[in-house]
Amino acid sequence: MVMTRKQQIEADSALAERLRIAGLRPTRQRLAIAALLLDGRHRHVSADSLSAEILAIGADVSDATIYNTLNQFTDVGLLRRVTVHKDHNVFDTNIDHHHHFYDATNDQLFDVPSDHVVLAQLPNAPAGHDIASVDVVITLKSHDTE
Amino acid sequence: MVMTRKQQIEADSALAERLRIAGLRPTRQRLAIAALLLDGRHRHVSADSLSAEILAIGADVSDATIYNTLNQFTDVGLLRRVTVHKDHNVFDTNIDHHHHFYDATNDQLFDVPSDHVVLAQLPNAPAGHDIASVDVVITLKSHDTE
DNA sequence: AGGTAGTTTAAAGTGATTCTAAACAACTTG
DNA sequence: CAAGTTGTTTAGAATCACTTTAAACTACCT
Repeated sequence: MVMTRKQQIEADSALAERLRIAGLRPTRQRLAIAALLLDGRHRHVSADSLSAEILAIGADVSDATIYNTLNQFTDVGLLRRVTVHKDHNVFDTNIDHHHHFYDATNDQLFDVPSDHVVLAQLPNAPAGHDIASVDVVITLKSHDTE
Repeated sequence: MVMTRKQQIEADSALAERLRIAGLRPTRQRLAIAALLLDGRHRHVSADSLSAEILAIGADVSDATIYNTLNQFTDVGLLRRVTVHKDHNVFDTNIDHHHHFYDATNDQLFDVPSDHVVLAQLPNAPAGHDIASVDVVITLKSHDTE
């Protein structure tokens, strides 16, 4: 008997454990999202694109929960928020330190291989502050091929 | 006879000339905004904070015009847009190349002196693309002073 | 002075996100 | 495992930053 994608997700207790450790109850909705996003692949999603994927696999998760879950996963460090946009949030399943190409023409985000950016010098944090993170965004323009 | 701030702005023909050169008619509204933002000081404004300043000097500029003007000034290179926020746009009156500290605790943005960040190595742009800009945002956390 | 093209505006519209408060489901405890 | 408690989910309303619309206005040219 072949398992549907939905059944596989429900059967995945390793994922459930990961959520529990993060302090989140492994609900059907969070497991569905975790199965899509926390499989080790590196990619960028928005609430909207995630919602479409959820729909495609036949799971049923409300918009509010999509937003809540993306925020919660980010809060506990399972995802990383990338701010390239004020129009919508982008979440990165790669939480290792790395930087981004942002193709402004096509509104697409790519990872920059981590060793291809070298920050030789950083300023000291102002008094009373610590550096929490350093983000480098390299904005691209598409060649016009005329 | 003492001039009000408003009258000073109207009398400022150097500013008017700057706008004209940029291809923008020096209207009362644009002159008021230019007088506040293009005085050589380096600072960061949002539509909201600018609106409050405009109100404070007794000028009268609609919201739509605030937004339009910030976008137009950015388009002609009089301002620079800084993307640090998912909630609203921030505009920088410093258009020289430089980077930013973002104090996430207090939602404040500071310039980083340009020579304090050294990018020793950058990746090549992917095929079909050019690098338009490189932005470094150093996110800060306030010390808890306990 | 008169015309025209560029500007401004209030008000409506948009789109992503958050809030509300009511139904529900996961865990705990008896 | 029944019952309660607390954490979650949800539809729908609300919010917020911003853009659009279309009509009134104004800078500038002739």
